[in-house]
Amino acid sequence: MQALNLYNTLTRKKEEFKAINSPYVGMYVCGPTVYSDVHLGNCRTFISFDLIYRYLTHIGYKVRYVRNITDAGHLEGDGDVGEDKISKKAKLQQLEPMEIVQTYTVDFREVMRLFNTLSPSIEPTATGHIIEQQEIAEVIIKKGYAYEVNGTVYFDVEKFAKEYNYTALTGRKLEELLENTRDLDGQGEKKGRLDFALWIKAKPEHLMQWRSAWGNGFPGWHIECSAMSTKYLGEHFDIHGGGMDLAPTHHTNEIAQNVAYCGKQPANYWMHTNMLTVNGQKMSKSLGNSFLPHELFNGSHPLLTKGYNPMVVKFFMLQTHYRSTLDFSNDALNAAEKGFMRIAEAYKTLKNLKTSATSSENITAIETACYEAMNDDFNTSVLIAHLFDVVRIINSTNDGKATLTQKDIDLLQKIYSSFVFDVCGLKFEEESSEAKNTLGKVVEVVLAMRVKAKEEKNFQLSDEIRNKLTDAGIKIKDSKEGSNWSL
RNA sequence: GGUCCUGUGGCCGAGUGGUUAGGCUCAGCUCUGCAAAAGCUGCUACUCCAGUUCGAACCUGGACGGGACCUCCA
Repeated sequence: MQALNLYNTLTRKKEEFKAINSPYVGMYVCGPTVYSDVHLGNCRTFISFDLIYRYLTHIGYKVRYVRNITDAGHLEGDGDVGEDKISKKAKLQQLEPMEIVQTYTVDFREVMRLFNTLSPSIEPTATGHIIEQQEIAEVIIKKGYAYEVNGTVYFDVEKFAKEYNYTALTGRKLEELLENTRDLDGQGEKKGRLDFALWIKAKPEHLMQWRSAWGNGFPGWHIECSAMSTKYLGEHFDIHGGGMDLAPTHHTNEIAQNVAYCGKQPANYWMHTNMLTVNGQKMSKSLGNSFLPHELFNGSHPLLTKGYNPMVVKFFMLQTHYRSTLDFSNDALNAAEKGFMRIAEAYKTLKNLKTSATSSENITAIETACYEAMNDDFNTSVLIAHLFDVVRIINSTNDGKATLTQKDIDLLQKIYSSFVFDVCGLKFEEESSEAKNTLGKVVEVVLAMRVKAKEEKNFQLSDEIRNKLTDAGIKIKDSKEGSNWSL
């Protein structure tokens, strides 16, 4: 297995990845809350971890990838105030909470399918693990790191922080957190202002509630991840991931819960993906500046001048490293679209390349460089730069300006198959349906007529044919060997 | 206000103490009846100020700008 370096939020540096029980790898990623449509920011995170999952698998690891579905709702406020978001929307629309959850879960999976991401190994739901969450809360109470007030169970952060490093993940100072926590309503029940709920007492009108030792209620925001990661990956596993915005609160609290529960920090490597921005601002549900994926695909959002194929969007995202912010704009998307099309076109050209006895290019070096890029914290920006080298070589060879042996052509094929398809999870438009075959024959007939016109130097007619085909969406490219066409 | 991150060419976006990122755009050339495509060439940057260094866009300090988190969010 080759050496893979990845950036660990816990240590704030790149480290060599060492699996606890190689070749097996356990990876947990915080999934979506299904009370509304997924937006692109969510998608970027899941596309990034899909890439990580794909690459780990590609280099030989057997990965169990767990990504939860949060279907139990989160509170809007802190502590015991606020309302379960899923119940709120349900009441608003007169729907069952699980109906909302179902709608958006299906939608989420459909969007992930369009982005050609692989399904996680396990996709557990919070509502399916209420018992496990209660058990963890019970143990934490027994160990003295949580207390119950009026049917709500709080985690005692100050007590925990005396014995363990509560802010290990972010490196923040506890005193500063205590000083800077904003004043919020409903602090009354909690002993400390940083305390957070493990279990929350439900009001009678709450639609989603479960029986517990502390009365009817529902789980707190962070405990589902502790429960489900422990259940499916054990108390100690390899990689835990999520969006960067989860690190200070959600992941910090999750670590505290796990440590309080079993004395172990759950994951060796904590990986965080950066935010997607629109006009320089974080794309977020609460800011209302998020595009829905389908608005991007069909170009219906006011900020967009046209729609983009999901593969173009994915390629656009992969051009930026996962730990950098990525800003959305039409110009950037258009540039990505052209680049992606070039990579796709070159793949077609590759299949028809002429073989030479010798190669003028070092293809093995490119393959090595691709692995080096990925081994350096999944650097897809650099990987894609190498892929454009591949494109240039293919086109040069096609133009007769470079030569390749069959072995090198096969290697180029392998680079596409490994990196473009397997690792990046990109795919090109399918070409060989029945309809297209028929269309192809028709186009060939028309092109043959155009060749005749050209032979007769009737350029007016040949241009007219080309223009009309262009209007019909068929692009004509003339070359020495004849004319090519594409949709 | 506090903590942290960040500032690269017309645009997007990597990276490194001294060596080409890459893509898109634009201009020129080759090819072509023309066009398109492709190839080649050019436009060659690193917010500002000070310091460390033989040498800094890359290290240090400061200034200014942007962002994230501190409140549910991927």
